[in-house]
Amino acid sequence: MATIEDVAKLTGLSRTTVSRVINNHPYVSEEKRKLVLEAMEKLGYVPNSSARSLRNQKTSILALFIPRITNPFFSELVEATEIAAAEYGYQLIICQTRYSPEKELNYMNLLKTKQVDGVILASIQNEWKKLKPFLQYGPIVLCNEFDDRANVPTVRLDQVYGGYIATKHLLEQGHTKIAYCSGGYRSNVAKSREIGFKKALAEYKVSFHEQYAFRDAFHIADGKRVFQKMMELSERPTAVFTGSDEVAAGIISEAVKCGYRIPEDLAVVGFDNQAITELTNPTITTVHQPVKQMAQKAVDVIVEKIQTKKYETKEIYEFPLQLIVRASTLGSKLHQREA
Amino acid sequence: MATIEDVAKLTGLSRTTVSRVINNHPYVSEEKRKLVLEAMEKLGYVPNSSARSLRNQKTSILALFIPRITNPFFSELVEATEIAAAEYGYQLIICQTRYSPEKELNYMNLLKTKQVDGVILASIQNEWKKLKPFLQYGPIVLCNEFDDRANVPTVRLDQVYGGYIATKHLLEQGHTKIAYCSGGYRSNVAKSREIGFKKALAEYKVSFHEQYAFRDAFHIADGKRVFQKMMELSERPTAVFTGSDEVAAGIISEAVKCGYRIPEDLAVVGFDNQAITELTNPTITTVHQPVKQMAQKAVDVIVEKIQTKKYETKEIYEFPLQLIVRASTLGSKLHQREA
DNA sequence: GAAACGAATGAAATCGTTTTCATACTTATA
DNA sequence: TATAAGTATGAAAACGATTTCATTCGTTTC
Repeated sequence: MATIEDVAKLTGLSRTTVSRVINNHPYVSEEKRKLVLEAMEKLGYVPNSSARSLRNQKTSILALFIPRITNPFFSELVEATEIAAAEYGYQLIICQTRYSPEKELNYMNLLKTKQVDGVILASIQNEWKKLKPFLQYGPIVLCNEFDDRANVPTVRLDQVYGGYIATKHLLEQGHTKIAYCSGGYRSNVAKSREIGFKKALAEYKVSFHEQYAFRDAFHIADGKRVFQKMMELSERPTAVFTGSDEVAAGIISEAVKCGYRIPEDLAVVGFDNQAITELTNPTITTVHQPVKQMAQKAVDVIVEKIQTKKYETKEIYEFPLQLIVRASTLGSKLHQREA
Repeated sequence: MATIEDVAKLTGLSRTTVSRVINNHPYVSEEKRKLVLEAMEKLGYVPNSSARSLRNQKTSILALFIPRITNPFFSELVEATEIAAAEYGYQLIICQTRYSPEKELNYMNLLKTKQVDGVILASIQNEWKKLKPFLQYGPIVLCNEFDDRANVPTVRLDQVYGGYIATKHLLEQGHTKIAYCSGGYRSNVAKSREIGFKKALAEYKVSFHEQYAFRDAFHIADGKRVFQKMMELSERPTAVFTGSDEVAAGIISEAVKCGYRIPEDLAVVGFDNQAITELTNPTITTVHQPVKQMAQKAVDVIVEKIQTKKYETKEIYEFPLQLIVRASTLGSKLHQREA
């Protein structure tokens, strides 16, 4: 493990000059520069990251908080974030909170101990007042998830609109008994979608019954469970809005198994536009989220905050969502009746 | 940002004593210990990671190399690795090589610059001789992917057996015209599966034609493409072995679109036992890989290597694979004829 | 009662960088 | 020609922890 001192000795120069060469600082003669570069090459010298971090008060590492990476939406977010971070020379540490407030707070210490230069929260498990104190140690940027009380940059998608267009699409197909599925009571993403969902219903003068709401659906298995619950209802819904394609796929899978025809007996709309939406039979109508753009923007913003050291600024960057119509909602019984 | 010096001053003690308290070292009186803990609390003091890393020559960070995280197999591997690492107090940096040897070598510098304590390679893009020199800087553990020339601990699955059981299953169904699909020429995982594939064919005295081989199939789209290619053949295969459930799903999706019945017209076997295998119609026969166990073992091993500092030891830990039979191979035309 | 030992503490060195400040030399400017 | 301005370099101080070594004090032990 050669150090800068070794390079200095080999060249007969000082550490200062070697450091200048490493960091491309001015005021080094071409002659000495070459000498240093040769010595570095010869010794296989590479600057030690920890020493640099300590001296520069900067680790070039970002932390990305997600509930779990096996959710394809978050996989895609991680992929895009890692690529964007790498462009700026940042490494990415993955923090899976697994929906646990304790785990989230624990990971937050990465900021406090200066192991990372900043935190991107793509999910939030604690009240903002619990997270806010960490702002004194470094920037926090919200990405995907958000909180109105949070006085930090937020990069998000227009989830109200997302819930609205998906639901409106079902209403346009003639449905009035529409169930609502989402993941998590805490999530403002889910809450916003529900606002959009209800807004669409209101516009069509369709009332909503709380028995049609399932707010604890995350996985495929939850989708299957939800379908069974819906079947137990005296008045079964003819369409269902879901907060993820996984849940939608679970519902469809279970429905088909029970002899239901999709969309004739039950129209299903998913969310995320995951690969799976084109592989199921029928294919799944869904809402596309511009994950790459969102991730890129979040990294752009946090890098800027790290540089300017202004962490408490409420800036909101919002990207639009897009409805992708596929087979799971088209040509439903109700629609055909009307035609 | 309080430092250890601040705590020392507030308590009237030395940095040494404070450090002893932080690290639970002996020879600190209960009285002083309390004093220090109170001061730490009062100042909101937390040890600085960079300073610790520098002094201890240890970052408590591991790097995990994968081609891309959106492949569900790797998502699962990342999830399990992150959890296992966290148990040991390690953070996980994600390195997506995107199948690029240059990117891989570049990420390897994390080891050289001491930004991480060890590297887990779940995919390999360079020849081993290019990677080997990095061993002088820290441990490398192979996990999933492997290389016979590599003199480092390897945690892997019995891929030859995996290829064998999947193919044997197809042969037992009466198939003789079996196509072979895999991802990557470089990968020894793929090569091993092919060995198992051919071993099964040989046992059943079935010959293999190179025109049935498609060795560049990674994604869903590749599966669709492969199906089209197969259709162009004068003698079409009646079954196909694939290296991933994504590819299998792609083939099935395209086949169904073209009016093919699965498995009657084409039996398909996937690999990985991803969630998708139970969502497609028909469900997909596949090979289950014990990813969690593998990840846990890889972390166990690398943590041990970091401690013992013995990096060049050829140890092989192998876990078994398991065939999961579902609808995409059962009751094929050939099988029914025989019955 | 002296020697030996263990417990409690601190001063200073160390980890490997970067940066500040000082110094020396060269060249341009008045 | 004296002065200012720029160029090139190095010594030493930081960054914030841990550890080595020395010192002091109290308690055994013979």
